[in-house]
Amino acid sequence: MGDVSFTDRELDVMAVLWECGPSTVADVRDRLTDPLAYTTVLTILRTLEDKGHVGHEEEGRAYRYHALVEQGEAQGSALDHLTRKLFAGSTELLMTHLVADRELSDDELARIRRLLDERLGSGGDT
Amino acid sequence: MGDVSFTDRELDVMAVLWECGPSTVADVRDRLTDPLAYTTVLTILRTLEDKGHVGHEEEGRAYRYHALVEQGEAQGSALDHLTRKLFAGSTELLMTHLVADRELSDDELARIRRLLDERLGSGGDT
DNA sequence: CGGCAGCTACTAGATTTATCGTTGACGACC
DNA sequence: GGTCGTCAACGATAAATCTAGTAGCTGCCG
Repeated sequence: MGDVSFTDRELDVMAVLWECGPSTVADVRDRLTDPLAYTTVLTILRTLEDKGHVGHEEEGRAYRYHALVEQGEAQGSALDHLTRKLFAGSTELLMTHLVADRELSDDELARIRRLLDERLGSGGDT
Repeated sequence: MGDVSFTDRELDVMAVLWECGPSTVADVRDRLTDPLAYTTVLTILRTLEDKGHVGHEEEGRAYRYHALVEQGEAQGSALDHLTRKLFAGSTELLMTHLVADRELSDDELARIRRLLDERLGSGGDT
């Protein structure tokens, strides 16, 4: 349950690995929206590997990198951090903010409520 | 609607200003959980002032610093960022993650559901 | 009046982040 | 065999961050 945290750029790269699966440096570079030099991408990948967040295997001449942490873990970690830093540790406050200030369609709101219903077991609403 | 983003340390300081209101450097320093040198706190405050996130007024020979951005704005901005970077821009995904993975008491879940209900106007649940 | 205490301004170093250029290895291709 | 493109390694630079020391001002206590 180590603390997984990423810089913005690192997240861009991780996003590719999560979405596209194991990829070579060139693959990642192609998928990034910002145009970065090959070496830049490689450096980021190496940094991530140093930190233990990705691994690689040789494939022919190239390396194929893969994520070692799951996206869900990163999401949870980031939410944890945010909750502590900006919402006084209260997940409820955070959700309140989301529900109150966000533009959410009725559909989305309804789906989320259904989720809550399931979580609550049944109408224990009194 | 400028993009308000803070470093971790800056957030620690902003948290004090938001919670305690306008404060002197010494005030902030006392409230911080991590023990930082007086000058360190001052430097952070000055950085924040450079960025336009806080302002100050002279008070005797000291300065009293106050937040220029509201906490809600910072919260929204951070959530925005997180949503884009880690949840593919989907607030719904984020909330799903929260509801599914978090330890939330039934009470909290119920309160959030009530909020959703209000937001939905009425039982448009079909 | 003299010095201490508290304050801000200025400066500075260490670390992290972000981005690349260059280099040398290695195959592919002519 | 020589040239060219691709690849990882290494090193380099610039900016941001984090932390703090020193200097200089000012008012208060004795």
